[in-house]
Amino acid sequence: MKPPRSSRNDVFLKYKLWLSALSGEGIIGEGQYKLLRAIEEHGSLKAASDILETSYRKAWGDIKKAEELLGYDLTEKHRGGKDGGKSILSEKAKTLLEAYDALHKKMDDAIEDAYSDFKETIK
Amino acid sequence: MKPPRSSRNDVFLKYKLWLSALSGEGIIGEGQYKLLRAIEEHGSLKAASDILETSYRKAWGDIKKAEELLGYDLTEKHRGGKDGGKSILSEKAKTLLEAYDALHKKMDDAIEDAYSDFKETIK
DNA sequence: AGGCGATATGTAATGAATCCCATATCGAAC
DNA sequence: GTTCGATATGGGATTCATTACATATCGCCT
Repeated sequence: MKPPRSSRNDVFLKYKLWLSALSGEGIIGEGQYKLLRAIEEHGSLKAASDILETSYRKAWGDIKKAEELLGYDLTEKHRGGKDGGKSILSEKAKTLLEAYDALHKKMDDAIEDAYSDFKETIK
Repeated sequence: MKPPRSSRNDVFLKYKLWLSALSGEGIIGEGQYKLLRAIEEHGSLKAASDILETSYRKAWGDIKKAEELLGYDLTEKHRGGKDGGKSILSEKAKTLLEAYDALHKKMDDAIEDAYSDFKETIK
């Protein structure tokens, strides 16, 4: 063993939650959630990817993949126009985000409960 | 959009849960859990990594890292001997695995509840 | 004493995910 | 009808996790 960096149980629980296709491929996770929210707020995929400091290329690919897996559009895409183009969340996307929020809240509560028990057992 | 591969909501929720250090590094997740259980069952890290079809190198590194982060040993390691060596779970590791089981059960229940609501919202 | 097989650990090769660059297309506004 | 900036997409470069390989050490057993 290496130097015991700490004798304290300075550990905690983390989790990730995502919507998955039957194939096992992830559809909507934390990343996509943030991306969609950013699109909603800033009005374009470009602005969203800039804000999130990820590449436009990846953001675009993620949205596209999610839409293909879901079988419906998450954004209404517009090229050209005054500002060169824009992206707007579809109604389904908005519903999805709402559901995702509710879901996360539930899981947060559950994990909080579970955590106290966990630490109890672990000491 | 691409051909709508499915008009059905054939999606489901998945989650990952793990014990993390303050630094953010993962300590015990699904992989380590399985690895420790395999060590418990088969008596050596070698056998465990073979069964799990992962490299011995990675398995060994994972255990080592987890032990360093936790500050205590998860396995009693023995080199040499009749079978060349062996690894046995420490008492703390056993307790940890028990707690992890309980935790997962709770989370599974929670996610099951959350899922029905989720599908309800999504339709 | 020597052999065997697992622990222990460094380093090079591989492969997948992501980023970076480049280019095409669109359409409202001027 | 020209300009502008975002959508759209391919392809090469890079980063990062894992595997593969290589080598040393240990200690019971014969």
